[in-house]
Amino acid sequence: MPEKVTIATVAQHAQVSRQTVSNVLNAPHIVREETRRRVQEAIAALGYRANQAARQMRTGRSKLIAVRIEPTRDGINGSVLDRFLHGLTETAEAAGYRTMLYTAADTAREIATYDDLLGSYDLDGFVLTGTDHGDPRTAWLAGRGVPFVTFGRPWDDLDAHCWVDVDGAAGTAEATRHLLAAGHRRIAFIGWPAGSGVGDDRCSGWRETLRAAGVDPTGLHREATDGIAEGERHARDLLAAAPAPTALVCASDSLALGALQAVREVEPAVPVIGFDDTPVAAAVGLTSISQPLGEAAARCVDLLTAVLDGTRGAPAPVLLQPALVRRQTA
Amino acid sequence: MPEKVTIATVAQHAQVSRQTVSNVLNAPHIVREETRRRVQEAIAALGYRANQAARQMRTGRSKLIAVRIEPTRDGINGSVLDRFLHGLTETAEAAGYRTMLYTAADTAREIATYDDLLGSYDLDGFVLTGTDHGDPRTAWLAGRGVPFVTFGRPWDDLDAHCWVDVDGAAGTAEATRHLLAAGHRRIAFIGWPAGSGVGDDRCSGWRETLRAAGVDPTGLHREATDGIAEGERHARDLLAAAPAPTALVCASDSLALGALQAVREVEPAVPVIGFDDTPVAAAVGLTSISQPLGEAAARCVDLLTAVLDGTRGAPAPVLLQPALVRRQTA
DNA sequence: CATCGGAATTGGATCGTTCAAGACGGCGAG
DNA sequence: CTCGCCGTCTTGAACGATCCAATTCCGATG
Repeated sequence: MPEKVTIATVAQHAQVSRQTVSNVLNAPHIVREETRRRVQEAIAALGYRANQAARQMRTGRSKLIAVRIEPTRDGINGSVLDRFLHGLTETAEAAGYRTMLYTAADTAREIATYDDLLGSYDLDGFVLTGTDHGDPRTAWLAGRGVPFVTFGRPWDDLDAHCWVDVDGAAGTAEATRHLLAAGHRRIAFIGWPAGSGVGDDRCSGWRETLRAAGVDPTGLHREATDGIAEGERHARDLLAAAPAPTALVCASDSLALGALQAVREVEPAVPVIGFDDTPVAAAVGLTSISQPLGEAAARCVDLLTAVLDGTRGAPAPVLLQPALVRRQTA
Repeated sequence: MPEKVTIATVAQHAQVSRQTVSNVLNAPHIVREETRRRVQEAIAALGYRANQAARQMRTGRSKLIAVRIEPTRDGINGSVLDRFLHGLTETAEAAGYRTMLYTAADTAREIATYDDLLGSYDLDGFVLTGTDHGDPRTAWLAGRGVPFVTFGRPWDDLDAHCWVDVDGAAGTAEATRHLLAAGHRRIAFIGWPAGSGVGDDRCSGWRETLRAAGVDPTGLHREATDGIAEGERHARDLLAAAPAPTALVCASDSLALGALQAVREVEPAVPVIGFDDTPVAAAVGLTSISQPLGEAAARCVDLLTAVLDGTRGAPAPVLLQPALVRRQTA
C-alpha cells in the first residue's frame, strides 16, 4: 500500500517548499526553469495528483459540471441524450472538468437539486438540455449568478444567457427543399402543438420554405403530441383528405415512424422524413434530419469553460446546422 | 447575496458548538433531544448543507461513484446504457451518493482514469458495465482495494467480486420455450462468436432448451459479429439450408432486425425474437427479451453502498430474470 | 456536603491545498 | 553606499468539516 502522496511529499522529494510545487502546477511561469523541471520530475516519479477536495476548499472551484439525465420517454429519442452526454463528458475531460449526473422529477425539484449540488459539491456550472418559454430554471441560476449553458435557445430573449442550439428550422427547410426538388408540392408537416420553442422552430422551416416556393401551407399542418400512434393517426387523416399531400415531414422520428406505417398501408410511394436521426430511423431506413450532437456538446463545454475561466467576456451563442440523412423513405 | 452558511453559522444560530452540530448530522443519538431539535431548526432556517469537500478531506469519503459512458456503438443498443445510467443515478441519489461520468477509449486508458479519479476526487467506488473473461480492470481495482460492482458476471470466477447480472440464458430459454409451445422444432440461433461471456450465456439458454425438448441444435447455430447486415446475411443463409429453420432467436436486437428483413423477403411466416428490448424493437414490433435495467442499476447501488458503509460483510451477487416482451414477430 | 460517574458539550488539531505576506540575493539607479 | 525593485522561493494562515481529548453539567451516592 503506497503512502498517500501530497504536495508536501513532492516538495520534500524535489527539495522545495509546498508553495513552489503549487506554483509549478498553477502558475508555471513564475518558477525558474530548472526548479520547475525538478518538481515536475518529482511529480511524475511519485505519481502525484492534486487533491481536488482540498483545492476546492481553498479556491471554491470544484472543476465539476452537472447535467441532468432524464428518464427515457418513449425510448426512441433516448439515444439523443446518450450521444450528447458522451460528447459532453469527453470534451469536459479534455478541458480538465468532470461531469456529474443528477435526476429530477420536475422543475421545482430540479431547482432544489441545483441548490443541493451547489451547496454540497460547489459545482462550477450546469448544462441544461431542452429549454422552454419562460424556463424558471435559467432564471433561478442567473439570479444566483451560477454559470450555465443551455442546449436549446432561450426562446424569449436570445441574449438572456449562453446557449448552443441546432437550427431546427434549417433542418425542416432542407427536408422540404429536398422534397420540392423531387417534384412534390403538397408537402405536409406533422408537428407538435404550438407553444413549444423547438416545435414552432421546426414547423417554421417547413412553412417558410413552402411559401417561398409559392405553395400555401394551409391545411397541410397537423399538431400531434409526440408518439408513434399519434403520427400514424394524423398521417392517415392527412392522406384521406381531398387533395392528399404527396409527401410528409415530421417533427420527430417517433411521429415519422407512425406516419411511415400509415403511408405503407395507404399510399406506399409517399416519402416521409423524420427528425433526430435516431437509431430507429437508421434501422428502418427512415430519412431523417441529423443533429450534430457531439459538436453541440463540445461547444457547450467550450462556452461553459470560457465563462468559468473568465478569460473572455460573455461568449457568443452557437447555432449549429443539422444535416439531412437520406435513406429509403425519401 | 446570502453569506456562506457553514457549520459554525449553524452552531452560532443554535447556541451550541460546531461539534454538536456535527454530531446532530453524523451521530444524532448522542445529542439530547431538545438540543438536536434546536440544531435541526437552525439548519433548516439557514438552508445549511454540509460541504462535501471539507468532509471528504477529513474522512476520506467523497460520496461519489463513477461509471463509464461508452460511445454508442451501432446506436441500437445505446439506449440500454441510457436507461441503466438513469436508474443508477436515481438510486444513488436516494442513498446519498452522486454519480460521476467518465469516458475511456480502451482498457488501458480506463485504468489510468481510475487512478486519476481516485487520486483527484477520492471516488468511493466504481460501477463497471460489460465485463469479459480475464478483465484487467477488475483485477486492478481489486488489487488496489477499491470498492466496485460490475453489471455483468465475472465469467472466470463467480466469487471474484460483487456483481449484478441478468440471466441471459434464462431469457433465450424463455424465448425458445415460447417458440416450442407454438409448435416450432427447428429453432435457429444467431449469436456472437464463441468466447464472450454474454454471448455464450445467451447461446446456452437456447441450446439447452432445445436439447431438453429433444431437438438436436446441430446446424441451427450461426456465429455473427453484431450488426444488422450480419444478422440479415446469416438469416438468409439459414433459411436457404436444406431443412430450413422455422423460427429464429437472436443474441441482440441488431441481429434480429437484420434477420427480420431477410425473413420478410424470404419466408414472412418465420418468427424472430431479439434481445434487449431496445426502442427499435418496440418501434418495428419485434418480440424481444427485456432486461430489468432499472432494477439492475438499483441493485448495483445497493451492493456498492453495502460495501462502502461496511455494515454487512461481502454481499451476495444478484442474478435478475429477464422477460419476454411479445410483439408481432413471435 | 463532597465526591463520583456518565452523558453532553466544548476547544484544539487536522486533512491538502492556495493565498497573502515576507525573506533573500542580485542588480541598477540615485 | 544605500535604496528599492524584481525574480524566486518560503512561511504562516485559512478554507469547513471531523476526530480526539478535555471539560462542564447533572443527579445520584457515600
